[in-house]
Amino acid sequence: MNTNKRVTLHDVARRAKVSYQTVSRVINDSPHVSKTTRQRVAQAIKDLNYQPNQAARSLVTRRSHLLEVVTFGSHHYGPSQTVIHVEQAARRLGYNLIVTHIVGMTLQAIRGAIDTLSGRLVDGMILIMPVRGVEYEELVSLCNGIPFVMIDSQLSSITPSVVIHQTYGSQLATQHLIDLGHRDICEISGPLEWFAAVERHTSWQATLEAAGITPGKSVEGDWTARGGYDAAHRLLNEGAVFSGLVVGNDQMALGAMRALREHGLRIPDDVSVVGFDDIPEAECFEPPLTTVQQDFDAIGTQSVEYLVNLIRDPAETAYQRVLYPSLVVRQSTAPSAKRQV
Amino acid sequence: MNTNKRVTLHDVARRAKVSYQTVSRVINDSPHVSKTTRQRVAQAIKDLNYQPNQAARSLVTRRSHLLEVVTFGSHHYGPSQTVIHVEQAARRLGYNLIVTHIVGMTLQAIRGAIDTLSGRLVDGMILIMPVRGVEYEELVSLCNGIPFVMIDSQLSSITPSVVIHQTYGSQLATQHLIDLGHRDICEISGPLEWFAAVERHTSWQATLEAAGITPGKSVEGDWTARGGYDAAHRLLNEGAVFSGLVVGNDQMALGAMRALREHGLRIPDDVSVVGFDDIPEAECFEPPLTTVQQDFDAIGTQSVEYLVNLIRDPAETAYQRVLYPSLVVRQSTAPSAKRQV
DNA sequence: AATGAAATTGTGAGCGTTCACATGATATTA
DNA sequence: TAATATCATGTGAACGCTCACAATTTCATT
Repeated sequence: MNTNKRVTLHDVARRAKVSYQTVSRVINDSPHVSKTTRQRVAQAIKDLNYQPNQAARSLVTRRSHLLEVVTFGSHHYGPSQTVIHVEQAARRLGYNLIVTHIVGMTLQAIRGAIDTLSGRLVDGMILIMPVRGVEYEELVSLCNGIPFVMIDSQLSSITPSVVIHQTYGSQLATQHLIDLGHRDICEISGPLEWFAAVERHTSWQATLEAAGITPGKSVEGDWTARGGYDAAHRLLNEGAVFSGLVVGNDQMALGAMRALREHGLRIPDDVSVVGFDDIPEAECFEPPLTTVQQDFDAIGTQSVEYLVNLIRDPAETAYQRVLYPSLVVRQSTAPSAKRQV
Repeated sequence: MNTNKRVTLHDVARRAKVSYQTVSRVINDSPHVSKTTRQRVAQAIKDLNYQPNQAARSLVTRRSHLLEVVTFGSHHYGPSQTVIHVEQAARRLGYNLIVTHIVGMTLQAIRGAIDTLSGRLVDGMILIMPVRGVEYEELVSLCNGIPFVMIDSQLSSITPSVVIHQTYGSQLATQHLIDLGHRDICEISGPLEWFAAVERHTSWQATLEAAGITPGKSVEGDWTARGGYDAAHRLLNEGAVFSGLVVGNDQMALGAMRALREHGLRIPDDVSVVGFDDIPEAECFEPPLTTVQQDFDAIGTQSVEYLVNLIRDPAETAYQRVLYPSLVVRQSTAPSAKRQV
């Protein structure tokens, strides 16, 4: 059965006693095939376990039904979750997904990731570009006409992209603390080369100022628990006094809470903490973490749908899909003690 | 520059004033090209920004330089980390990677994942099959001659695979608790359809018995923090008394520790806890978690290297590469209080 | 200078499909 | 029943490349 030679269109045709073209019609669901021959051919395909040769196919159609996702920061929760959902959405729409992880956000790294595949005739690309480093125009010229959609790029730039409204998310988090009566609110931000980190930071500041509150100190973390731990220590060692803390993501919040406890601060009694992402573990933190939830499933799914539209109609005008996060309140935040005084 | 028509071998040939075959030789690093013509052709390739058409290439060579990884349980730390390293190793060796996530471990799901791609002429596959459900023989027939390597499959089966010696890992964890003087040791295992969960469970039991200790209760979790939380509650509600707890992974350990605290138990004073995986957050748990570290980078890298060998020489005899985990001791484990009495 | 071997370059065919068109079969209408 | 429209099926060419082999050039050797 497992002969060396691959089964081709012609083998199927011979067995079904039709021309190869008719077989081609059957596998492409052409309407111009009678019911009986269609059945006969289907049977032959099944008998021979025939699989159309995609290489031959895409050689003539110039379509590969292959998408590529280039992702930076794949060790982080957001990007890795997004990739999973991108793949699943792609497969639902009949595409397979090539994944490329880049480590440095340099033009060279991206060029490498894209160039290799342009020869593969990928039909489209999804670029998870959460940090600054490469301009949109550079990407356009790199992609060489292949449609692409960006994820996690800068908010409110007119590029084909799907993003989360980080400004809104950070506002939710900060306003939540304000509403609880907190007035001394510090921040541990993500690395400021990340768009999301800057947007959250800026919005934290703006929300406080809009409420007439002077922003507390802000220190920069690296998204990891250890980084959050170190950042919180830095904050406290610098003598910062605060009852509210907005942390750039849940992992850093975990580390920060540990550092706070080491300084004898109780959560939420002494300090209320808010994170970002709502990773599955957040509900089991000590205490369970109030956090800003992001829908990575929606990002992945919508970016693929957008991309597929772009493939079908490349002339479609570029726009940015904006998704809104939501606040999940748990036990790491509580009314300010001062308020009750 | 971005003309509609793609640049072909012939375009380059015309520009370099050589035959198309010579261009082919240059891009395939054939030695039979003089230095001067090679340069001339290289220049033309650069000028025209030529990219060889992979579809045409693989149509004739029957090689795609494409690998596929089929992964189950991609939302979990181990599989997702592994995939990242598989991709990076593959790219280093000149292959691109198609990723397919399957949700149910059924023959049908795997058949779907494999069949779609066999038409793509993938050169090889890596199957992350951490749970029972599909037999090796079935995979062999599904793969239809395409070489494949399994990851996380059953220990000591003679199949081409790369696995972690879970039995050894669990022994490390359990023996560590025994060495600390603990005699009442319970377990929260992973879902028992996972090979790793069964192996760790069996080895936990065996290690205790070898030390002349009657194993405590064992309850089954679902790898999530919430699952560990629930499992620990179940354990305690059933009246289990223990000073040592082996937990199937770090996330469940997080939840379990939370549940233990809710029952007034301090860690490590009252109960010592050991996890598995050493996720980056483990060092910032409350307290920092003692855990069994697994080298997912090595798994990914070695499985790709193995696969590439198999592609070059399909006759190579199948064997199982076994990697050994190591114990990382942190503050969630301490000498048994009883011992000192 | 003639010969041959080695290096370099060129030519024809085919990989397995789809596309555009040509042909054949069947149903519809006058 | 003959003519036409409609549907079903078949044929030749092309997609862009590599393979096997043929032709040409180069250069050392007799």
